[in-house]
Amino acid sequence: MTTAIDILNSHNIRPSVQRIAILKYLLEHRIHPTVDDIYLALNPTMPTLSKTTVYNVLRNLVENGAVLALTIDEKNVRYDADTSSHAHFRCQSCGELYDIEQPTMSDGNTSGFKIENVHVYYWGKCPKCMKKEKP
Amino acid sequence: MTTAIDILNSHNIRPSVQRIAILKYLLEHRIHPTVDDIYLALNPTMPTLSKTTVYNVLRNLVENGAVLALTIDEKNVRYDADTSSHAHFRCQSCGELYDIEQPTMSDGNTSGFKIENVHVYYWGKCPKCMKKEKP
DNA sequence: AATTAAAAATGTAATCATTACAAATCTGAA
DNA sequence: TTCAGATTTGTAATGATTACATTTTTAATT
Repeated sequence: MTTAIDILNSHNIRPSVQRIAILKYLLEHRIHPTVDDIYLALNPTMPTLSKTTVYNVLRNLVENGAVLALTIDEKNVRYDADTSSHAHFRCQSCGELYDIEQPTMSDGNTSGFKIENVHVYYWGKCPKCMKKEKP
Repeated sequence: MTTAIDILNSHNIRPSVQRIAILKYLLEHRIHPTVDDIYLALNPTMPTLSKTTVYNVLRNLVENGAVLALTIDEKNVRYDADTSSHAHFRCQSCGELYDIEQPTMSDGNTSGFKIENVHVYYWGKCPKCMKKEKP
């Protein structure tokens, strides 16, 4: 099991108290939280935490590839500590954001573009909302 | 050749002067412009155009499926009148946004999710920037 | 052509996420 | 312990987007 500190070290990020806390939160809450979610969750136990720090830390984590920034929600950027290959699904009824299996893509003609990263975003209706609609 | 008016009609959007102008601009400038790009481009010939109208019209077009809203650029939403199946590529060096062939995806296990829409975003280095770097 | 009600456009003010920046604090090496 | 560099913090600024009230346009009807 990989700890937050391990991840920070392996990405050459100095493990400060704040960085550990934020990454730990992301690792333990796979809900693709927003900056505000993270700040509000940590603030009670870290009263001196600044929202600016949350922004700074997340930018650092994303730039160093330790965390993904998701733009599937037009309002807020969402963050994901799961950097393994997977796609995301957003329900157009309830707004919920789900992890979903990455489709096997036979990269078509990438014609000279050097691809380093892919995000696949799906929209539609989630199982819960489909049930609600039926009866 | 499909005109802006045809597209508006086929999506049940009343073709007002502003809607036609904005959609026409999108059809003729496949540069994935931002709201500001569109406003600044049209303002000289439509001095009474309001930026709020650009926002209103684009929301309407997107909601009715006449135009795509791209969130590949974290700063601004970008708009695309090409609603056919294609992916997008953003160069991490120059920031340019390109159309790129949609990969053929054998949708993996979508396990109960009803998928209505997909966006595929690529990041990497575009051909131009790769050339610049070599010498 | 005049009337009118609904739809659309407009301009201003408000909201809200994000960033800039300068000051305060912390850290780790010497 | 000292000190420079890194990090955090709080406040102010920025900038995209939305809310909203007013004005204008549209299209149908008299």
